[in-house]
Amino acid sequence: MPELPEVETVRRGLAPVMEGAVITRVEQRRADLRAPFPAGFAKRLTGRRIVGLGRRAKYLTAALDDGTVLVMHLGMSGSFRIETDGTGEMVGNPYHKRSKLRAHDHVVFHLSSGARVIFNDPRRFGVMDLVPASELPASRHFRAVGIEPLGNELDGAKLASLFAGRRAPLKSALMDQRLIAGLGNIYVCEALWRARLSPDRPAGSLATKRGGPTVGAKRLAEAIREVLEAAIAAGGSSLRDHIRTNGELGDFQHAFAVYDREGEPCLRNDRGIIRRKVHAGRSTFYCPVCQR
DNA sequence: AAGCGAACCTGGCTGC
DNA sequence: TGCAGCCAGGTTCGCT
Repeated sequence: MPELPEVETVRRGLAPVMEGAVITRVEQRRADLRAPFPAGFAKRLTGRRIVGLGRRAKYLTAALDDGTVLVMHLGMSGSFRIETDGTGEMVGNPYHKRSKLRAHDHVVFHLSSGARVIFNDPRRFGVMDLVPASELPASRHFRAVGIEPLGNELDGAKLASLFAGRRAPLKSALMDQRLIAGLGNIYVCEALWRARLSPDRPAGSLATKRGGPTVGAKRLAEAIREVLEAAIAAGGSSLRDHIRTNGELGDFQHAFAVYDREGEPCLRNDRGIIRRKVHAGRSTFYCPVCQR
């Protein structure tokens, strides 16, 4: 399910019930997701207070009061839901009423507020790991992760320097988490359309001979920022799996210009018909007329 | 080194 | 209705 906007939406949904709460009990309902849970997972979390809930790339990070960080990833199909029995101090609205666990509910965090936070992941591509905070940057999850697209680093010049000399298609370079972290298939397609750039153009073509940014590089940096911010404001995109922690859907799928619109007209010109092609095994949607 | 395809899993949809 | 085949928002491994 999740690219940066969906993960950020989930973070914002979970933060009010998780930050400051103590984990009173953890139900780990199977031995592994894609990888085994870390040894003593439930035990090491029990009794810990969650100091803060953050996001890096497509990962959620819950900092605990003993200096450990709970690292979580939603994979393709992961989601969290918050349930409450209505007692205790609850922030926000229509949380799920407490009910029976469902298929693919793999982890249940019971919190001191009375809420429980449930991780569900049918395909089990998600990640749950425990890492000492001091080792987080060098951990296998983050050591090779690139810049945050919503931070101050991303601009045309940075894009040009990241892409200089690369012959891979722009589509693939933008999908590469080692360069820019957090973009996935949907938002890469949408950002390229907004920047009027072809997904097939070599990534290195966004750098001038001297390595500076082309006009296209500047447009692309701006487009990435804009599309991510708009998607977060809409609560992310709900296609199959993404739901917010209160059970509501995101809205940004209604704002797609190209993603999953093969055969439909381009929103920017009459002659363009959205095409689909495959880059490195992933569908790319684009307008062959206005994206060059 | 960089780039690509396959693998990891389940579920939903399409077409026969 | 049933079933095979294809596709899905991510990451990682292994081969060129």
